[in-house]
Amino acid sequence: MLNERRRRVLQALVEEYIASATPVGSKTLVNRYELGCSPATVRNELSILEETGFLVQPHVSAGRMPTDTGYRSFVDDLIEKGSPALQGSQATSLMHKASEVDELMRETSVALTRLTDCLAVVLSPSVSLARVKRIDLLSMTPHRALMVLITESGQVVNRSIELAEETAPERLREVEQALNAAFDSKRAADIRPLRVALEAAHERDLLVPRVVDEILDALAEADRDRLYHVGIPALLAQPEFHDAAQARPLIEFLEDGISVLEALSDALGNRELMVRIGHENRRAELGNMSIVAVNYGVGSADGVVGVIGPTRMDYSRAMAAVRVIADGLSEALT
Amino acid sequence: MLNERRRRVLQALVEEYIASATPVGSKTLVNRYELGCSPATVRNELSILEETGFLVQPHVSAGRMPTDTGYRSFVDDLIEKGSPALQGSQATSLMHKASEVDELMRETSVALTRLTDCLAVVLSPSVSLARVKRIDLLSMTPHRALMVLITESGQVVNRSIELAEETAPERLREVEQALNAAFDSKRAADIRPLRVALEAAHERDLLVPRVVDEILDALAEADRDRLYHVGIPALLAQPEFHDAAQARPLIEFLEDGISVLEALSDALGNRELMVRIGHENRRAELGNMSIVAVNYGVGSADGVVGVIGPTRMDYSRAMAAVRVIADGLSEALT
DNA sequence: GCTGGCACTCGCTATACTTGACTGCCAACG
DNA sequence: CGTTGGCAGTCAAGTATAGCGAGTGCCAGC
Repeated sequence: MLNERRRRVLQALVEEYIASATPVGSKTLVNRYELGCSPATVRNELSILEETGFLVQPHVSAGRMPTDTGYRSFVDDLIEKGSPALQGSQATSLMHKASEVDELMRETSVALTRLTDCLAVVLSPSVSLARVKRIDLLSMTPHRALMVLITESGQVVNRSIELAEETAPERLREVEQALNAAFDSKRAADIRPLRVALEAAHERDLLVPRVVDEILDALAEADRDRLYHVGIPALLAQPEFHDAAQARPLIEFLEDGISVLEALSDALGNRELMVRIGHENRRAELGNMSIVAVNYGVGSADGVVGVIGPTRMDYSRAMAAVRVIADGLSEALT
Repeated sequence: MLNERRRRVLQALVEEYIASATPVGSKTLVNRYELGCSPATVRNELSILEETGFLVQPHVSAGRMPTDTGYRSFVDDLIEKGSPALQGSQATSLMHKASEVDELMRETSVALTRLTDCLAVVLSPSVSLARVKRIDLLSMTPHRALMVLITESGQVVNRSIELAEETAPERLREVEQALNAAFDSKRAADIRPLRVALEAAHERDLLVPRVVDEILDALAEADRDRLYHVGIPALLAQPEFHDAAQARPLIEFLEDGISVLEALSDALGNRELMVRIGHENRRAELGNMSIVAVNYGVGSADGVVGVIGPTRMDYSRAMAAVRVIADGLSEALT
């Protein structure tokens, strides 16, 4: 279907369009790329590429721009031949040592948006999938305790619990022991099924189910808040968003949080780089956006890091940057 | 300086401009507001208001729009006569019971942006200014412990600490006791000065200063992350930001975080509503923006909640909304 | 001091025209 | 048969011009 030259022409056109953001014509291509043929020939190729759905013309007398399929073919070629690795130094120098995981992610994201001029997103590891290391109940006042749950991968979840009746620290200690005995080394997500058994064992104790409920709720909340993003200004700087009306639905989508989480979670547990171009994303808001993302971390403590930008993003750069950053994150987490 | 009618004209013009976002002429004012005089008279008043710096004309044959001073006078009048209170129900119905303080703030902010069509910002109470209730060191692995600091106002700060040598839980307990003895009921900000005394008392112990350092660092970080904001799409919907180039510097400013913190912190500890109009804000990025903010909470556990929008914001609504939300927050925190 | 009226200003919109960057097609060439 | 140069055709974007209308400032009269 795509002979060598045609593929070369497509590649050149995509590169040029990525750089210029304006429809590209045959003359430009011949001038700037070594295609070894005349504009007329290129025109023939272009018209075939258009018929086969890789390119579109905004109007008859304009150059052409890639369709989603056009980008897709371009990206597949990139993946196949292995994109050039980013200078490690370039990226890692942007990632200082951060004292805390949160901070690391933040710095990482900033580095990513700088490198790619796209929006950087990080999905931190799910707490529910990690195994419980220990649970503590710290007394704050007679009527209030702080539950601290630590996972084996070192994540921390805490929750302040209001107690129905005055409760002594010793009493809390008892509950603490019961919880630890029941949940130790279990996946946090398995707490729910284990709950019934635990309640049966402590049937007289109203405090136990209360705390378990709070733990479940805290875990759910922690899992909802896993998303961090930075770089909206970088997006606004892109010509496709010069009109704020274009950007608004997207940013609403971002602030929603939960939807982006969905869009990213497909990359979870997948070692390969995920590239979603335009309408390959299920959400209509992302119709003219692409996502490049990859899993980081290992085992149950894994998350996703990636960038979101216009379909006309620099895929080569984005893929390289995302990979480097993911490697950096994985390393820092072990 | 401003006689009754002139003030009335200014007020009408500001209201009209807030609603329409286009320069307002004498005819419109006479038609829509009960000014009790003819357009010609209004024109005279307008030209005086312009000379005295309350209004500007974008060009000769256009209507007028308020200057920062114009808005200022308008707002001062609002404050003086007491703006109409917002229906409590309207606002509080937007604030469901949230199980955790974080979540409460988030929900609150969403409510605020809905109510005002502005960006909502919340500065949560400073941890450093709160008094230490207890400090716990929870052993995670032989080489790692989790420090959990709880303040009397119920805030929680935690930090995972890498330990130079293998450390038994009993050893951690000792340090824990030393820390609690030294810092109990002290303001977190006073830990730094107390540090010297503590180190003297435990001079052989290298772990103590290490943990104190981490506590200080964790507190500093917690204080940096106090800012939460939501509602960028609402801003982008405002006509002054139809061009994304207008919005970009502002959003960069927002993502910076630290600057907004600065801008808001002037409202800290002040019972009165703070209204900063246009260039009254020190930062150039806020030259065409206004901030309406007020303190919430009590004593050492206080923060700031407010909105940021174009100078052409609906001050009356914004002030009412911010007040209601702040009251709601204060109540929820006690 | 207020008002109606009139002349004037000037941004906005619509229209018409020009320009230039493309393409598609075709005939000729190797 | 693939490639090429050339030519006619298309259409967005830029430029110039004219007319409209919203709004002002000023002035004379009440």
